Amino acid sequence: MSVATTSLQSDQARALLKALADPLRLRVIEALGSGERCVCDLTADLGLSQSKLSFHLKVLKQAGLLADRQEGRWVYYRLRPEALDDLRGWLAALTADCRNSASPCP
Amino acid sequence: MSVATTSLQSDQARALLKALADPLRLRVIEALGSGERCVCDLTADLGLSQSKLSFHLKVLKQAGLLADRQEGRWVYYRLRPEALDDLRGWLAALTADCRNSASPCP
DNA sequence: CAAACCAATCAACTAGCGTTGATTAATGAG
DNA sequence: CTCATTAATCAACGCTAGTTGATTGGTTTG
Repeated sequence: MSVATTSLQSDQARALLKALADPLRLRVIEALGSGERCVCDLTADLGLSQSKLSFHLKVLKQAGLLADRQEGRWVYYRLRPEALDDLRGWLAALTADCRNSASPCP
Repeated sequence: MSVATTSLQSDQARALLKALADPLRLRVIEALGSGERCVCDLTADLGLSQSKLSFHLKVLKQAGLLADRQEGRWVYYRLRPEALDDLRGWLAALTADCRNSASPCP
């Protein structure tokens, strides 16, 4: 079982959230949920144009959500579960003590 | 300790991610991390124009991240930790078996 | 009642993000 | 070496989401 390792800054968390908050990128993430895949494979499975997929892979990689490796002409991408674990940890911290009642205004 | 209750659909998860993936909204969420606050209070603390804050509160509320209640002229907002817990649960499921190796392409 | 206050809504504007199609770079096959 | 294949990059375009300032609706106070 993996557990959140480092504690995220707001900015880093937001970068992850932003990268995930796109329908196509979410499909990519889910497609990689079952393991590493090469780009040509993803292109076919998701029915995307090559440049479109490449653009979103770049965004996800820059956010730290994906890692890649080249093998010959092919490039394989995989999830970085640490990134998602960190995000989960950050989300958990948000709700720590949100049950307090407000100090009334007037 | 609260735990993910329901399992989210991709679409619902994406809606939550999208709502969270904005710097201002994240500040609002964090401001509500310590408990319920009224709008006028948030406006002052975050240094936002009234309409701008109202816009983002609406987005967060529609995503299910916030709940509100009116008391006289004032409106109080609070976090809905269940929403964040559900999102965490969904994130956890994503990385379940992403360690598989790819079937080589050629 | 009128006046003051709080918050939501609206229309007009702006800017950032994703899309598209073409080009470039890198590798392998013949 | 030449050609085919894979993936990244680029410029131009379009659209959606956020901002702004003014207005409206609802509540309390005098």
